[in-house]
Amino acid sequence: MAVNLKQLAELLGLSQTTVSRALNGYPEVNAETRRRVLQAARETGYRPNRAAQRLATGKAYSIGMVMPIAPGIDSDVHFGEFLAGLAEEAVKHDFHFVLNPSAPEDEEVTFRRLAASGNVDALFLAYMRANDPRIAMLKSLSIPFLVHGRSIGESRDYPFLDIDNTAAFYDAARLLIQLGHQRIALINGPEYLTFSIRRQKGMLRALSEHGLTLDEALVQHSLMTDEHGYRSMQRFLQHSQPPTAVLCSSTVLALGAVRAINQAGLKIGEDISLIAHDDVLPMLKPENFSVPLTTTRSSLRAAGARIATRLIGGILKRGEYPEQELWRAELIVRASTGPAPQK
Amino acid sequence: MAVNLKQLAELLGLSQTTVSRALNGYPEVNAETRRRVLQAARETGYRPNRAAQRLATGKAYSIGMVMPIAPGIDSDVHFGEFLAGLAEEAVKHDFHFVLNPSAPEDEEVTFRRLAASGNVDALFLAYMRANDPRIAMLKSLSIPFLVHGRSIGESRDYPFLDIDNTAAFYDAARLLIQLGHQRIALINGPEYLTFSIRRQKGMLRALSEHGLTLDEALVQHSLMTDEHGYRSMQRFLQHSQPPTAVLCSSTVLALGAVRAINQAGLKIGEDISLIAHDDVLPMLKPENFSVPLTTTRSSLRAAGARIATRLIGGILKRGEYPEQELWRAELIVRASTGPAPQK
DNA sequence: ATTTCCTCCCAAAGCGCTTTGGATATCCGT
DNA sequence: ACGGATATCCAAAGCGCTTTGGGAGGAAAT
Repeated sequence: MAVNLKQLAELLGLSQTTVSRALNGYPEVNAETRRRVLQAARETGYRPNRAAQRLATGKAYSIGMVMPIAPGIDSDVHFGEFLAGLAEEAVKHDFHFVLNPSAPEDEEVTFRRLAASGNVDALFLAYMRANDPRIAMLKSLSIPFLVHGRSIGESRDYPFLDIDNTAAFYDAARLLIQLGHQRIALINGPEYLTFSIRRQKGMLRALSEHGLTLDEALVQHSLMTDEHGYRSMQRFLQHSQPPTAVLCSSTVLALGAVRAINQAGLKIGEDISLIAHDDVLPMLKPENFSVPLTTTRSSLRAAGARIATRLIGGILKRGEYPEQELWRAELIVRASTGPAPQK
Repeated sequence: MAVNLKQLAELLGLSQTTVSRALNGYPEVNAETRRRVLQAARETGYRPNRAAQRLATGKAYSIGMVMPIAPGIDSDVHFGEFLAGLAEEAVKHDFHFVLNPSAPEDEEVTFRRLAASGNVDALFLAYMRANDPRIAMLKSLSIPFLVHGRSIGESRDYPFLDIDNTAAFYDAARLLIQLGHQRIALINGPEYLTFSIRRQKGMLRALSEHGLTLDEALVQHSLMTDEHGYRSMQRFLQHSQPPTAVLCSSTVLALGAVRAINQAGLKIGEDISLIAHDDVLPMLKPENFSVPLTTTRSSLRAAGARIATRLIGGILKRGEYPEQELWRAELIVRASTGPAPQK
C-alpha cells in the first residue's frame, strides 16, 4: 500500500536523489520536474519513513519535555490544556514527544540525560521562576530550547514565548481604578512563578500611577484551584475594609472567588467587581459564569501550538521565527465589572 | 563518545551479528561470550540507536494515545496524574509518545490514521463508556491496544486494566450501612463513563442486600471538579430528608462536598459520614483534609505506569503479562466515617 | 571553435541496526 | 573412521532515507 521513495522514483522515471531533493525543496531541480514529483507524491500518498529519515539525518524529529511532578503542577488543569495545543501541532508535523516526568530536584539531571540521549532535537521549558537556573543550564547544553514564559533577573538572550502579564494586569487594574475602585485585591498564582510576579507588578504600577497602594492583606498567592480561590476571597471579605474589586490570575481561581462572594450575599459587578485572567480553558468559559466575567484573555492552547510550531520550524529550518514573542492579552469587559459602590 | 554496535564488536573482536544477538538474548551465543558482551556494553555505556532499530525492525518503539479534548476531560486533574505514570514508565524504556488530541467525533479517524501511520506499535484507550464502539474498532485495526477501564455490554475479550469499581463502592457502602446509615447519597462522575456506572452498581448491591434502596434524588453525576462536588452536596442538604452519609467518586468532588457540609454547620464523621474514592493525587491527600477522609484507594499514576509496562512488554515480547487485570481498591477508614446519628 | 560555467540529474555510499544464510568446529553414534 | 547433529560464530544484505561527488548537455564566454 504505502509507497516508499524508491518506488516513487521508479514510477516517475527519476532517481531517488532527485525525488528526495524535489520533495525537500532543494534548488537543483527543475521547476517542472518538482511539480511532477510533488503531484505524484500527493497522488500516491507518499509519506517518508521517519525512522529512515532519523537515521539518515541524525535528527530525532521529536521534542523533549520535562513534565514537572511537583504537587500542584502536573495535575494542574492548565497543564492539560497547554499540552493539548503542543501535541496538536506536533502531530501535524509527525513529531513525537518525549515526556519526562521529573521532580524539581532531579530536573537538571533529567535535562542533561534527555539532551545527551539524542532522542530529542529540542527542549521545552515552562513554569519559569525568577532567576531560574534552568535557562543557564540549557544554554550550556548545546541543544535548542524554547521557554514558555520568561525568567526575571536573567539576561534576556534566550528564545521565549510569553504573554505580557505586566501589561495585562496593568490594563485590568487601570480599568478598575477608572471605575472608581480604590481597594483592589489580588488572588494570584504561586509566588515563585514569574507570571505571578509580573501580574502583581502590572497591578502595582497602575495603582501607583493613580496614587494608590496595594494593601498586603489583599494579596494571596496559591495554587490555581477553585478551592484556593474560594479561601482567598473569603479572607478578603473578612477584612475590616474589604476590597471593592479583585483581580484573579485564573478563571479557576475566579470560580472559587465567585462562590465566596455569592455566599457573602454580595452582588458581582455591583458590590464587588472581578476581573480574571482567562486562559481559554474549554471547560470554564467566563461568559458562562452566572455573572459573565470581565477577563484578560490569552489562549493557553494557542501558546502551546505556537511553541510547537517554533520548535519544529527551528529543527526543520523552515522559515524564520522571531526569537522572542510577547503576546498581548486582550481585556474583555463583561458584566463582572462595574463602578465602585458609593460608601 | 557514544559507541555504536560496530565499534563495540570491534572492541570485543566479535562480529556485529554476535554482539547484537548477545545483547538481545538470542540463544545461539556462548554463555561466556554473552557475559563479555554485556559487560563491555555496560562499561562503554553502549546504547543502541533507536532510529536504526526502528528502521531495521519496523517497530516504532512508541505508543499512541488519543487525548480526548472534550470539555472536562483533557483539562481534568486526573488526566495529568495518569499521564505522569504512563510517561515515567515509557521513558525508562526509551519509548516515545504520540499524543493525538482529538475531539470525540473525530476519534475514529484519528485512531485509524494513527494505526496506519506506522508511527506507533500500540494504542491506548481510556475514558470507557458503556457499549463503547471504540473497542470493536480497535479490534479491527490489527494493532495491539490496551484499555484503561472496561466497557459494559461488550464481550470481554480484549486486554484491559481496571479497578474493581463495583467492589470498591460495594465495600464502602456496606461499611456505611454497618455503621447504621440508611440514607446514603452518591456524588458520581459523568454518567456515561463506566466507572461511574459500576460504582453506582456496587453501591446499589450493598443497599439492596440490606433491604435498602437508593433515592434518585440522592444521586448526582457531574464532571469531577470541586465546584460540582459542592453543588451536589448542597442539593442533597436541601432535601427534606438529607442523607446521613455520602459516597464521592473522587477526592476532588469530596473537597467541594466537605465545603458544603461545613457551610451547613454539620460535622463530618458525626452528623454526616463521607467516603471518597482516592486516586492518590499528590495534590490532594485525604489524610490532610480537616477531617481525614475515609477512602477507597487506588493510585492512578500506578495504573498509568502499569499500562505502559504492559504495552511496552507486549511490543518487546519480554515476559508475559495477563491480558486482563482488575485491581482491588483498598478501603481505608479514617475520621470522616462514624455511626449514623440518632434521630 | 574551444573552453568555462550553469543547470539538472544520477549512482552510490552511508546512517546503525537486525536478520538471513551460511561457515567452521566439535561431538555423537555406529 | 565417517556422515550427521549441534553449538557458535560471521559476512553481507537490507531497512528507507539523505547526501556526496560527479557527469551530461547546453548556454555563455573567450
